[in-house]
Amino acid sequence: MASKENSDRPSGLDDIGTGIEGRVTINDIARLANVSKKTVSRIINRSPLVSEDTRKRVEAIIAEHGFRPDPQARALAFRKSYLIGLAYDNPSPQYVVNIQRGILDALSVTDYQLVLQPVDRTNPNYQEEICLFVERHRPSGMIMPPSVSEDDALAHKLEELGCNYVRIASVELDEPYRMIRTQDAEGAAQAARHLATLGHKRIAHIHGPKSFRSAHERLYGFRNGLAEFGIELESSLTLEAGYTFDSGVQAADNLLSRAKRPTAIFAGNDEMAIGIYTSARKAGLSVPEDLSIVGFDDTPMAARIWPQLTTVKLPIREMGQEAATRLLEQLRGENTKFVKEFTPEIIVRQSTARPNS
Amino acid sequence: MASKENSDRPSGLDDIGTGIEGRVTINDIARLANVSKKTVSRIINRSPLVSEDTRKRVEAIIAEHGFRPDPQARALAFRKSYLIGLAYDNPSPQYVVNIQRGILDALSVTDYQLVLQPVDRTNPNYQEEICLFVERHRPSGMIMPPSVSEDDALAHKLEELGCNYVRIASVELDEPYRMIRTQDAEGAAQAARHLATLGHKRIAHIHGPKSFRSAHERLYGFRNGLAEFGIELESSLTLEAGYTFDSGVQAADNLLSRAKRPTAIFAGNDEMAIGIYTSARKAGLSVPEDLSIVGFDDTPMAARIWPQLTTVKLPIREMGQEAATRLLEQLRGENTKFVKEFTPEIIVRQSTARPNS
DNA sequence: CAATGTTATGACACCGGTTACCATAGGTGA
DNA sequence: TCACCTATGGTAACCGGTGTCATAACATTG
Repeated sequence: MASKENSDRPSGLDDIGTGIEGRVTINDIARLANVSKKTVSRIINRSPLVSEDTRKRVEAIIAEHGFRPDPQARALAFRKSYLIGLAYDNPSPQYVVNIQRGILDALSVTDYQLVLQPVDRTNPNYQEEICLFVERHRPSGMIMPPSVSEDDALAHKLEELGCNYVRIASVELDEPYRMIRTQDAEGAAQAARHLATLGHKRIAHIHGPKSFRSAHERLYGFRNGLAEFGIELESSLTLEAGYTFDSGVQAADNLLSRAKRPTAIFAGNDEMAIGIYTSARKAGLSVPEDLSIVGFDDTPMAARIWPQLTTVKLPIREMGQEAATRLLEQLRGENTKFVKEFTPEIIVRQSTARPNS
Repeated sequence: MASKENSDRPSGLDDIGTGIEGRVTINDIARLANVSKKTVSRIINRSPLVSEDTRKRVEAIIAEHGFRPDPQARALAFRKSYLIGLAYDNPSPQYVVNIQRGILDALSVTDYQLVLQPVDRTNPNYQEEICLFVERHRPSGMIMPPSVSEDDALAHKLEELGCNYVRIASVELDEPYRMIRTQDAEGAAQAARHLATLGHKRIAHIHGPKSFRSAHERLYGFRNGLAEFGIELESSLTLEAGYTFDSGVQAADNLLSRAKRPTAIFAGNDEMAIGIYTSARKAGLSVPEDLSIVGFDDTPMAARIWPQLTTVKLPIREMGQEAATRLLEQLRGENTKFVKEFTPEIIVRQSTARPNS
């Protein structure tokens, strides 16, 4: 049983149950059809250089025996990995799942597969992690949503490694191509216009951490949107928080405890917006009568909480699909200089109203 | 440029940018080190049959040139795919992301990768989809959380295809092994004891759809838990809903409009529990004074909504990790007859109190 | 000291596909 | 009839690793 060389491997990791056993190969088909493997290969790859007769005959045999070319072998021969990596650090499950779905939508009709690489950007050597992943698994391409996408140095490293990529981001990056751009600023401006139109003057903004460039973008857009109505976003009413529920509560506690408290708050994401609900409740304020709230993301929670949250929505799944589609184009060498823009849309629900003060 | 045979391929899909270009191979290392590729292979695979000298020397060269064996080539030679499939239909992003994380935790130290296969169980030929996936990509194993896991016929098909798997489920299945079992019944019983201890008598339950066997399990456990306190779960107070927010609202509307309305409701998941909040608000009832609510899952929303939801929690991420770990054991042929149990835990928050009627 | 076993290494075929190049058969034009 | 082209399909090498088996050098045993 155990030949000498079997002990080449350190422990008794016998390869039982690999899921690849006694399968039909291209050789079997070639033999059964009385043609060379090359001919079978041509048929698999839809080469036109095969006569109609041969093709029909071989295809029948392929179907009869349920032959499917081994993806590993093709990957090796084609020198392609057929793997698409997704490097993400977005803490929102909703976002992650939707991006994944979108990518899978686009990949489902191809031979490509999606491989996940969650990372922790607070880890100082997270770039190493991603590069190691790329070197180890050699994905054909990478898709990076925010905030991983915002790291220009990382993109350069991938470039050096010869790895294609698409970035989903809300800001200008080093390289102005190969990206899915979300107009976060425009979304924030819509929020601003909505609040200004309702008659709010004393308006606050709780934005995300400075390390997320989307936070800048939303702040910028919000400020400009207010400016259209001659309203200045006061710096004392502009607070930084961590895109988390707790940090949102804390920032809102600060704002709502002031003598001249704002009549409306725009939060950089729904998580923090929902934190504001909690803070408002503690302060005895009712939403939207005493305080209007606008979020960003349109998480499912936005429609479930009471009163339902007015928020800004991005088509995450479509964005994932677009990213994957563009990446595939890029892998075919078709189009490497694209920028596809997605514009968010405000969804007005019940958390905003005219100010009563 | 274009040789005759180049036109073998139908269209000009040039293979540019594959992410695999000019890499160092085992042959290069062998040549540089003046050894055979087999010796290099032995070193890569930590075979003990290499002298210390040679090993050191070759390892130095490997490190110097940053050589990493090609996963595709190894997969081909080892006749393993090194792919683990995750077939899921759970609608909760929170659940999906946590399961993924857990699996990735276990897989990160291995050569295996996770491949996603979201499915739609309402699609009549969803089994075909999964089988096609298995035949196409030949994963080494599959992990199936509920409700996919509850499909015994599917498991049999995978068995026939020679595909290993681990199932995560809350119920007895055809095959009593290779599963991560969650004690949903015990979790539901804890919810029952909690409500009974608070003094509730008229208690209702909104359970999930009958097609989810977890729904039965939770109902069963809840009924038994109440029985411990001599309370009968009345069938008129036991409603089926769809595990969704809207269906939860609807079921609660029904319950709360009755003359003798319940003083407490246990929902089969948090989504529906949060639906009850909305219904209660419409009915002018306050939680928990007029109505106690208990959920199941401990989604992030449970801790964010007001008042915070008392719910039953399962360690999803750990379960994913355990599933992957067990699957890897199984692939090594070590242990195919395991059942690992996870017991949920009730997390008491503010949505439950003594009844005031 | 011969017989035997053990260790370290290499040659070679193979995994299941691919491409590069070549060989043939049949049809065409001169 | 001969030279020439095109359609078709075969052979061999290759992708980057692996297993099998042979062998040389050295150690152990009777």
